[in-house]
Amino acid sequence: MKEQSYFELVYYVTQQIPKGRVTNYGAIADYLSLGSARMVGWALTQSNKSKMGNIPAHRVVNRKGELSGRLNFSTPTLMQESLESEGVEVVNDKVVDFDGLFWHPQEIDKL
DNA sequence: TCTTTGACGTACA
DNA sequence: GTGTACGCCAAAG
Repeated sequence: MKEQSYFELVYYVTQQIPKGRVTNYGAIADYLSLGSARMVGWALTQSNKSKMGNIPAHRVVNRKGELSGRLNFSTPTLMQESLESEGVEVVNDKVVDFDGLFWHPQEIDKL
C-alpha cells in the first residue's frame, strides 16, 4: 500500500472490518501507527461528513464498546440500527459481547 | 501563531 | 466504579 493520508488508511481499515464484527479506535490507531486514537475518530468524522457513505464507521467503537460516535451520524440511532442489522446486539448504546466480537486490524495482513 | 476542541486510551487517586 | 489528569495529533476559530 502506498503512503496515503492517515484518514485514507483509516477508511481502508474500516472497510475491511467483517460484517457482524467490531473494533475500537485504539486498535486501528496502533495498527496504522497513528500514535493517537483521536486521529481515527477524526478521520471517521470527516468520512461521514464527506460524500463517502461507504465507510462502515458504525463498526468502530471505543474501548468500552460504547457507540460514542453515534451522534456524529446522520441520526443518533443509525449506528445502533446498522449494528443490529448486521447481527451485533446493542444495548444502552453499547455492544454486547464486545470482547467476543472484537476484530483486530492485524487480521488484514492474514488475508 | 496560539488556543480550544475532539467518534480515545491509559494511569492514578 | 467514578472522577481527574495527561498524552496524543490534527483541524477550526
